[in-house]
Amino acid sequence: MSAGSILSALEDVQIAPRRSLAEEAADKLREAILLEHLAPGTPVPERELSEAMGISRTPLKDALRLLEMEGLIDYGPTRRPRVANPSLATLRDNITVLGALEALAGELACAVATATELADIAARARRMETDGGDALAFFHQDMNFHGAIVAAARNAPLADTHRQYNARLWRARFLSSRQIDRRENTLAEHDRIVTALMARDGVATANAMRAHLRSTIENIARVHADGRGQGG
Amino acid sequence: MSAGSILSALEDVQIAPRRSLAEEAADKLREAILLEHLAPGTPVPERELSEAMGISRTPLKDALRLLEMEGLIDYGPTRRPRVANPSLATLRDNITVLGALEALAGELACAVATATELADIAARARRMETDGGDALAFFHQDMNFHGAIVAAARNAPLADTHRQYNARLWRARFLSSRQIDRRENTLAEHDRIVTALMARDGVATANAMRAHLRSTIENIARVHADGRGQGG
DNA sequence: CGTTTGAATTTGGTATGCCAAATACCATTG
DNA sequence: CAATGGTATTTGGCATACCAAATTCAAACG
Repeated sequence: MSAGSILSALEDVQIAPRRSLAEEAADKLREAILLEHLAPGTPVPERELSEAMGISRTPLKDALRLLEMEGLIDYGPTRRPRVANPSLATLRDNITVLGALEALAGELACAVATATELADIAARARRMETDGGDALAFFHQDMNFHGAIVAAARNAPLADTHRQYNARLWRARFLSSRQIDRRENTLAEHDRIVTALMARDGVATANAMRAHLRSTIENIARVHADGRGQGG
Repeated sequence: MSAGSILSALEDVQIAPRRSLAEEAADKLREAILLEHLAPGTPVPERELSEAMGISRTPLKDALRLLEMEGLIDYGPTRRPRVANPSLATLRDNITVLGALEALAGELACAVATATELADIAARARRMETDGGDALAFFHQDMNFHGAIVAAARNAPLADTHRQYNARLWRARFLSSRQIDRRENTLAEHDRIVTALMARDGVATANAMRAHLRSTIENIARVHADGRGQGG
């Protein structure tokens, strides 16, 4: 029995790299922030939190730095971590950039995506129409639709930056997506995007993605006017 | 003498926040990387380096994380920091995104920049024509030209992300800009950008910026073919 | 000589202690 | 009552020690 066949006899020989405590803490915190168990603007007391999590301050600081990078945590003038609490203007600025990133992704996907990938994207849009589910499920499908386009663009820095922006905007996008009267518009806009993608028309796709994100901006502004105080 | 006039009698009462050791170390490392005193691919030994810098490992780790965020340092599979050594394909991907960011900046600047800001940008382009200086001086003016457009866009997340991409691409952009035969093209492309900006034509400005960055991609590829081994 | 194994050394993640800066609280003063 | 000053407490940055994982090096084996 040679080395080759030992390997082929085993399905999966890779040991996953051990996740650091910082990474695990960041995951926990990310979830708490995105579900608003940690409300926007909340100070994050390092010692208290590290004790509650059963880890030392060092990996917690690392975790907070990771989340700072994603825009979920910010540091005040005295360097104390707080849960980010973006103003409407900041959200608008972020979504404007996100729109440009997604427009670029759409354009690149027209050039480099496989037919299978495009078909998958179209199927996602269709599934949202026929089986949207509740608000959270619909939102997840929405985010996966966008994510599939960005992945089909095959540009790693773009995907990374998009991920960062999406994390930062996740909450606001969810609140926007949750509006029942919003769903029809979303689906229509997705159709426009898919039509342009299937035609591999980069310009039309980019424009459709920008328009989609522009209406997201408008809807987030509406949600802001309805319910949440202005952030710091 | 009232409190108001104590403040007005003093020109500058703000005490600058103390810079952390991590920030200072990051600056030093950034410079060493960008000037290739630390060559691409070089392992960064934490203990040795912290000792050489006269600080402990803690702020050095923080500094390295900052530089990771900027793409100047990457962490290998064993979590050891190395100086990033981007492949041509990675550089191309990064510049593609940078092009989209700068296109957005141009478009936004057309909408929101003051006449003074636009005049300043035009003056910068002119100064590069009449007083370009040596390769490094010309390059600095070039980067300041681009930076002024991004600043005039008044979108903080865009400016942040642009800064990150610029840091990551600084070296490659410098090597490209250094090509003597490149200068004429650069100046012509800047002219096109300025013309579109002064006309506040967002679409034309965005297109001119994209075209400019596309020729940067081509030039970087040429430099790569000429001289540097392929990165990891 | 090439390969394997085991021990020594190096290195990254983490815990913890210390010091300086920031904040909170209380008493005093006008 | 509001403002000010002083003290106690909390908090962030940093240094250092420790442990486990990774790497290096030397010896043994085929």
